[in-house]
Amino acid sequence: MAEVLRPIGTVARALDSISNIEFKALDLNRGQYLYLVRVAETPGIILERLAVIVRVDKTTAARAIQKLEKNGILERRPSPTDKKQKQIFLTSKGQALYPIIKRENAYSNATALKGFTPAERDQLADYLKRVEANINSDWFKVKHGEHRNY
Amino acid sequence: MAEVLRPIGTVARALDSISNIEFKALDLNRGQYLYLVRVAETPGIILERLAVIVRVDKTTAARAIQKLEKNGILERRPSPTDKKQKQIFLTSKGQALYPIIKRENAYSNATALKGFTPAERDQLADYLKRVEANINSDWFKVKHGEHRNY
DNA sequence: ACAATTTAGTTGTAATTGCAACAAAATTCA
DNA sequence: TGAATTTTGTTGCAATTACAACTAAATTGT
Repeated sequence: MAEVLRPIGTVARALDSISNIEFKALDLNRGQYLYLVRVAETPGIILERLAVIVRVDKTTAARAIQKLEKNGILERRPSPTDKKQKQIFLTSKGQALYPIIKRENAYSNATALKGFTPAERDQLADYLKRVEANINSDWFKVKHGEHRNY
Repeated sequence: MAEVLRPIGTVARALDSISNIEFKALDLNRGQYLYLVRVAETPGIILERLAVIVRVDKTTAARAIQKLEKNGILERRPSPTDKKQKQIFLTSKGQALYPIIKRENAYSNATALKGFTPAERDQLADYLKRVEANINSDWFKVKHGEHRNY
């Protein structure tokens, strides 16, 4: 069977590595851009949801958010409806960073897709969406201590 | 333009997370399985090459290899032709782990590709190979301090 | 030949990452 | 209602990760 795990991993590490190096110019540490763009696109999101969509441990997301808050890039406000929850928003400083990150990501995306026809790009995006959906339930299971049988 | 960066990142983190949790049963720490399989497939590989193919910083690979050596999973021998180089090999303990990791990876791969026809699987694998090639030179550049213009 | 550069590996330091274990609020259900 | 469970968030660890800065060996260039 065709092998996709490995190239997905290597491409992801390469792209993440590039972004992390480039965003040091914005005073962003490793991984922080991931959370910043998600908060920009989903203002008011809560930590646990953020961790799930980024697919990272919630304690990892928690500390990244704490750090970004301390650096004035985002802020948290208590949810008006649920006293457990803290809603996350970008500050104006965070808002200013967002388009820069998007531009870099768009450039990397274009580089990754060089030589692809528009139809091929759409098809790859579609395939990846399906892979993501396929792997989701296993990720949840394993993260919650369930055992996979194979 | 179709967006592929993000799903590649989330899928990679999900799969890596699953593997790391499952391989704790083998007394492997985070990331170690990545190096183990590459050494199994390329016995005698040297550190710098290993770091490149896994797409990780060489100091990261160095410490991972040190740890795996200390745990008796692999060993290093001086290269007969180049006194700088140390060739890396699996011990019998490492050899025993390899098929277990491969089985898990094959299962995750099959899960990721559920619902794909054989032709679609091959096509996705082909697309990923092309993406990997596309992003390679940028990764080298940025890792070596060069600047991308965008 | 030999100086300059590249290759290969290491250590120092500072940061992220994530499993456990916990606390508090909300929800479920008997 | 009210006990049990789930949701949401936090710290305590112990580990990886990677940029700098370095050494030593090999290669390149003149």
